[in-house]
Amino acid sequence: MQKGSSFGLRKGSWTEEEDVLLRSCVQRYGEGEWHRVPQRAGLNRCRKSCRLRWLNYLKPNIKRGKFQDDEVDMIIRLHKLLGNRWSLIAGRLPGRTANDVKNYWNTHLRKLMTCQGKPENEKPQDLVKVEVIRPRPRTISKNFTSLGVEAYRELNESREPRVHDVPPNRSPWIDDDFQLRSETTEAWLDCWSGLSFDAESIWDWPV
DNA sequence: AATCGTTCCAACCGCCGGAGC
DNA sequence: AGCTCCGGCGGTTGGAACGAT
Repeated sequence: MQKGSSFGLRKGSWTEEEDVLLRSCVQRYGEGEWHRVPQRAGLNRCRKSCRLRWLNYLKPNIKRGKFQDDEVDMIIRLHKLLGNRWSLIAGRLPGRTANDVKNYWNTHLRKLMTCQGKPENEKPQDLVKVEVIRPRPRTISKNFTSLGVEAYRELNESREPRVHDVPPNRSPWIDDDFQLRSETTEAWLDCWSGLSFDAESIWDWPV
């Protein structure tokens, strides 16, 4: 996939030598400060290219190969819940990157999901605009790294999350599935207890 | 063996939000 | 308030690999 370069920056597939340079740079300086990485590593690549290569390919513990059945099941469930929030979905699949999940969905699952039980003349599901509830991160200090549901509850002692906090008609999942489960706080928490929270996934429900 | 169509996936692009000034 | 920089994200592209004819 060799492409042309703009402003002298290399594009296209990474070579073994570039991978070595990038890997040793990250090992030495750590992740982050991507704008400095090309200079530090001696790479003629843009910061974004370096970051992407590291996150999607070079980072340790990245799992390659076919998705297992339980992983596929998790993707389907989380996509129903979160929509195309690939980074959040990938966060629940150890070793998988957002790019992996997105590619897998686009090549394997999208057709599957859009064809299931749909009449010929009906608009494919993925073309229907669905409003997905998106996380609205709180302002969290940099020292704040992770939270469990209990911690989240503690932070909000004066205001436990309630099913009623979910605005009506926000998403088909909320309407068709979630609100049918139960009207209790316990059910709300049960639903989320399977998903351990991190700072990124804490949000305020719009009221 | 050659050609064509399809699938896979690495990488690019444009956009957005937060932080800092 | 407005601007710039940066990190991060989702959508899309296009070349390689593979299978069918």
